Amino acid sequence: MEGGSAFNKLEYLSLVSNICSELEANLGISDRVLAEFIAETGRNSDVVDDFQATLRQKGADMPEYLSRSLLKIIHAILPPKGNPSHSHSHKNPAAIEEGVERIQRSKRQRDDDDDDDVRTGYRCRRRSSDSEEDEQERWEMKQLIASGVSGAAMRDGHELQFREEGFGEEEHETEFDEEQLALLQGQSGYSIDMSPVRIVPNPNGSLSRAAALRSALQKETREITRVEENMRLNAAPKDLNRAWEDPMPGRGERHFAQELQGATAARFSGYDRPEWNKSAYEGALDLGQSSSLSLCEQRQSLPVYRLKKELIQAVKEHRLLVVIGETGSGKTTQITQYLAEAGYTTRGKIGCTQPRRVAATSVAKRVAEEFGCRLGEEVGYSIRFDDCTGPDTVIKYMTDGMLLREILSDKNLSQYSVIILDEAHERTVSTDVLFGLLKQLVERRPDLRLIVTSATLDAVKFSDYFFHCQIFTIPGRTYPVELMYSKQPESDYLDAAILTVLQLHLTKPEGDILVFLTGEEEIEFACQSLYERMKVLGREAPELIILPAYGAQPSAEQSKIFKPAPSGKRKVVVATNIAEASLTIDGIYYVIDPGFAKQNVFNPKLGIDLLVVTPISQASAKQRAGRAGRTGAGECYRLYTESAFRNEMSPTTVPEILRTNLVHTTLMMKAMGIHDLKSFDFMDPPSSQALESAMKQLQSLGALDEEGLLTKLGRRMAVLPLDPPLSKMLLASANLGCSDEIVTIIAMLQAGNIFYRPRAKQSQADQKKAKFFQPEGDHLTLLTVYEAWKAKDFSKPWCSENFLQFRSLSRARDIRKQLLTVMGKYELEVVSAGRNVVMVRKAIIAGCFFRVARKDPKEGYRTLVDNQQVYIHPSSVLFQRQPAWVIYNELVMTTKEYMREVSAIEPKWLMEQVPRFFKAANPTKMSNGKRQERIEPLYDRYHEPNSWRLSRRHA
DNA sequence: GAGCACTGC
Repeated sequence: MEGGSAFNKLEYLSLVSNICSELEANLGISDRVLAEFIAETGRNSDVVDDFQATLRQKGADMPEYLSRSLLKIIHAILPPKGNPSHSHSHKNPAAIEEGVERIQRSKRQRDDDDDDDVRTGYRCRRRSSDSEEDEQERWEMKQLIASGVSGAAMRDGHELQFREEGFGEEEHETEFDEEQLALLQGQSGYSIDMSPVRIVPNPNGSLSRAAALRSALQKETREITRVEENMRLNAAPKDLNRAWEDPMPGRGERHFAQELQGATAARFSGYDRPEWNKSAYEGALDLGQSSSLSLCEQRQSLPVYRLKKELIQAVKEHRLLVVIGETGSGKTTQITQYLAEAGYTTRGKIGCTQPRRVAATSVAKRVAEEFGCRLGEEVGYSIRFDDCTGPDTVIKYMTDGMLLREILSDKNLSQYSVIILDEAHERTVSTDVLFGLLKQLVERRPDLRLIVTSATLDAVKFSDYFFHCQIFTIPGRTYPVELMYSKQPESDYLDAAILTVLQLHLTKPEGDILVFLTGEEEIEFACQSLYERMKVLGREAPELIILPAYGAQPSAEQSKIFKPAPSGKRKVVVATNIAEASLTIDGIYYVIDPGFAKQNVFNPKLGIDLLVVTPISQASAKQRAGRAGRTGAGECYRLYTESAFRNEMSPTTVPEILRTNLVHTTLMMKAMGIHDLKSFDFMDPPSSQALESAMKQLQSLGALDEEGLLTKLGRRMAVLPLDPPLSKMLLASANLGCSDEIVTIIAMLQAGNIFYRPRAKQSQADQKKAKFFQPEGDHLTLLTVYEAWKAKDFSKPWCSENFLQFRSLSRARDIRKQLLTVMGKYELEVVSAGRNVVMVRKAIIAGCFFRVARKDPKEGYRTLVDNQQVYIHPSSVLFQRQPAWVIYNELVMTTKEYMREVSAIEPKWLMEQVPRFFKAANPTKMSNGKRQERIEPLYDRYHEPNSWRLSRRHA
């Protein structure tokens, strides 16, 4: 597989799966195939080569581990060498027939045994007679598969005590003695110290045989390649580098252990590892510095310090600068302060953007401390829901979205003398828009300085875009991270990740572990599985604290994890992204990266978002690995092969602006006075189709006029921090007299994931949810939930009692508050419709009218605008009810195209609320039945390409 | 009867 094989990963996985199925077949499905195969290859040392040759004819190569497993299975089925009946030659028909018979005979035997013995356990012992031996081997074979462990322990002559697991419903245990363990270790690819381990039953209860076999194969094959390079070797391209002294020890000084076992602190003796129970938890994000130094000493120890003069000089000479600042270089905290010292705050503020809220706040806190002021004085931050700046603020950290908002009210950003776009390589939509706007602004305002920080990989691209400006490189000061790759692709990355956690936990003396998974379900499964397995290990094993970083409300014993743990206990954090992980702890030495992540992909043609599990990019893999080297030398286990990393993963993530729905962005840009978006200077311009689709939607909402110019309504919509359909909904609700209800509903829709539905308590959760059900649909149900929560004084325990996510509800409360503030500012009335829920639904229509579907007499629903087949999501209140006409908040593609957040409507409300978009169909051309619901959208307005350009006659 | 994330304003 490794190096030069002709297949890609998928083909390989399907081959493995095929072989597994074929092998499973030998236990009952296709006896002939197996007998033929065995007869053909024989039980000799060439067996593997023969099979290899067969595979090669099909253009495939058999990995070594597979041949080992295969050999074991064959050995288990065939009698020992020297039995006269099997001293056959190749392709001997008699041998084939006999093979078939032998297999079938043993199968009958096995079936008989299944009846009485399976649930009671076995004592396996070598016996003397041939037939018994045959039977014996059959059992060994079965145990091999059933136990999900290497078959090595079931060698000739060893007495094993088994309680069978996998087939029965009860929980079983398998015990090995020391000698067997030694064998196990010798045979498997692992060199785990398994002494406290009693092989753990699978938490799933029963496994299918094929699954058990696959798992057995995997367990044998989780071999890992150690790569002799660390993160820092991917440094800046030579021609861009300034000379710097490498703060890291040279390659030769590092030690690479030959085996997994025995990694000790001594191995990293070259580095200052902070005390476990001190700085590791003090948690200043991004700052992994030893707390034994004074603030001043710490600042001086940062790599950027040595380049202070040069940096100030460069900013003085160049209005635009791209800075390559590696992790740990101190750029985020120091550059602002250096520029303040150099006098850049006398004529304005220094603004520094971050893609995430946590980063903005935590960095500001740190800088205020270094600067010697209170947060909100000279140093402050500004993020949504939380503006911590004052009249004295000269260094301001903020989210990039916040700066974009500021441009909306002051397009010259006249308050600022310097703007730093930090972490620009993350390429959020906001950053990308800021790129274009600030590039223009620097030309308009010669006194403004713009610094864009970038990862090494993007530096040249960034420089080219910003008028070929200079690139300034600051080296990083991270600790080395050793990269470990799987030798073979993993067919089950989740299982592999869990195994790796246990392996590290049992073999490594210290260090927290961070695991990246793709979503709540996987996280929940992994945490549960780890918990079960640790329970089986019992008291002998060191304590492991399991931290789900997302979603699931932790159990009582889990909840202590959110506080600093006493020293000596290891924590494992299971998260979907880096930000979550950072929130929890920052003393991680080991990162496990299966890699995959869920990405939202928007399809402008269909107007739907797709959630796709995709492999991450090399850049984000690097970033993930970097988490292991924040406070000391670390290790990163990548559960994919090195060649997969190099050949199958793209170097960088596709910028968000090319992947998302641009309606909101378009409206904001229009509100900033950018009329022609197609000629806007984007670094990576979105497709014209994506822009047109956004513009058409804005027109149908009435935010843009026929010329594509911003309307009065559009200007008001742009002011609201919402997606345009929701802005429209809110504005309409003020006129319809139900803005009090709508503002809550919008806040709830925006907050997301209100209901909590753990795997184990699904029916209980559903029952609680049913209490809130409103017959009109999900929108009003959400309103009811919020009102109930409010009536309970926003209680947290009440949330968990009712299977509601406190975090989401609190977020809804924040959003609601902010919307009310904006509404107050623009004199929008907040009025309640009382019990008039019809008005509420009319307001929803005013914003979401293009998300209407009608019942298809055959199956599901059809959308009104493009007759697409859609279904009500099973989580919806209306899932059982299936009303004739519905309006939905979003369409998600999973196994089907589902409408989420659905409410029932009357078709006549469509014409009433949005006459420009809907008209009554000509009744003379219709059947009687259809006359009842004679509505159709004005296709030409919404769907005709360029209709917004051509439809001047409407004006 | 299907389960599917996250960030930002």
